[in-house]
Amino acid sequence: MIKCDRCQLRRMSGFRSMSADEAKLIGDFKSGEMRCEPGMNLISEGTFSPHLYTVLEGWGFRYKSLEDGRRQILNYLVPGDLIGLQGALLQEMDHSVEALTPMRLCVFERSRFLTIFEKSADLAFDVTWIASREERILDGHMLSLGQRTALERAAYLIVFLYYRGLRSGLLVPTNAQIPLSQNLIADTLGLSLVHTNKTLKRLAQRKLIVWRGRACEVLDPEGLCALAEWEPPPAGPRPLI
Amino acid sequence: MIKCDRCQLRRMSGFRSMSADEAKLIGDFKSGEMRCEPGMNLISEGTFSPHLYTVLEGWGFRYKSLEDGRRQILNYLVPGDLIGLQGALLQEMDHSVEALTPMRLCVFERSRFLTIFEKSADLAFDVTWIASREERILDGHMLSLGQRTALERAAYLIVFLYYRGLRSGLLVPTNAQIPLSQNLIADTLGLSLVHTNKTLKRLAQRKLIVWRGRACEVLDPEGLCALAEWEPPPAGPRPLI
DNA sequence: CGCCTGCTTGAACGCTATCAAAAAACGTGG
DNA sequence: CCACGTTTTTTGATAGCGTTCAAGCAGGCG
Repeated sequence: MIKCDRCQLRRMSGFRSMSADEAKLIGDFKSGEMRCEPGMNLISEGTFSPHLYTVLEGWGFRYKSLEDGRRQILNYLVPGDLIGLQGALLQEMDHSVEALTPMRLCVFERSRFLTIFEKSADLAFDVTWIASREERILDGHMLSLGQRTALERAAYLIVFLYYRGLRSGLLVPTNAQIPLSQNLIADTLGLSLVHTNKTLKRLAQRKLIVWRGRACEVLDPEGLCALAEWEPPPAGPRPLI
Repeated sequence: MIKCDRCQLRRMSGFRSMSADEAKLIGDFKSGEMRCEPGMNLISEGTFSPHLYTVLEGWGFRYKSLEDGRRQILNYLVPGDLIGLQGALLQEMDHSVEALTPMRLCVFERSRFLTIFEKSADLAFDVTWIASREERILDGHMLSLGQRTALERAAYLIVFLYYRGLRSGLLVPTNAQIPLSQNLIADTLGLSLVHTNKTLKRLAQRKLIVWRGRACEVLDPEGLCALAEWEPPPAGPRPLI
């Protein structure tokens, strides 16, 4: 497991190196750390959050809801992700964020956000890079929601999370268990719970995955990729703010 | 119609004001202008584009495809939008961009992109603001694709574009015709062409819209909003890069 | 032990896709 | 202005994927 220290995280997960000045800047920007237990809401749609967060440890997810309760999970959060960037920078959030496993977060003051931009072009660029990558991911999810069949969609989601977990240090190839309930998968894929269950079973019959109560184990990443017509993005260095 | 001059555009569409220094910086960054006719591909998935663009005039759209031809339209482009930010900043594009109407674009050198960040924190912030707003929009689209019914989805898309057009100066309330084919709508909503046609007809029967060959006229924006359980975002000033 | 949450299963219904074809609109050249 | 090919929109019929309804089962926890 990752030791939840910024430097360690940086080394283990392929983050880009950072100068002493930059590290100090971030230190000033940082206002603390916090933990968050599964099921806990970090951010609620419609509220204003004076904080930004960086995920240091654990899984989380972002979602939006309609008034009658229908819920769409937008994306999952892993170490290195910024929370609070997605909704317009200085307005109220238009999505909610919840922890999937115990999380550890680095807390920033949103009001001091502009300082980062004034003091370090590189860090500002990193922030934009992260936002840009999130967009790329959302593009992929939209393609899935709009065009793929239920089976393809499920395969896509699971390999996507598999590689996301590997790259962020949350999973290791020898023991790749993604912490999920089928209810969450249903709300991510835009399918009913019943049909999600039957779809996952079909993936299991093909020996692509195994379901283990509240977790999904990946058996054949390549097979899932082929089924979904998808490839994981190249694993380059990435910034950590 | 908008005169396609940056200052004019700025005044007409509620863009934030910009200092002389910033204007000069953008002038240096800019490498030219171009026009683009309907159906023309500005960017193709999988290629590397040495340019970034700002839309000055006209409608466009971004899309991704699966290998067997299924296509998902991700978002529409209007004046003020940046093109090329979405795919990771310095990698090959993972989506395509096409013009919907004749477009006029401002062309930037991607290689000089970092300069903006070094020279002006405010402009860097603007870029991030734009990326962040795009994410918010994509979140809304995902909610739609995953959770709304066909009728709600169509209503959402149309009011969404209606307000987008108004805010960017492409439409005026007295004559709000959104330039679209039903084929594009189908690929945006993740529905078949046939069913899209029948769904639009239902919206027309409810007197919410009227279809006029290759364009959709909005009759009742509030009615569409109510059907989609959606509200347009507040119309604040926005940056133009 | 009993309750609660999460997973599983079967059957019936219905929304949306697919197939097939025609009508309408559009652009172009004569 | 008309004829023609092409694209776009429209319509009806049939099939199927995914939803909904309704239970039942399994496992964790107080």
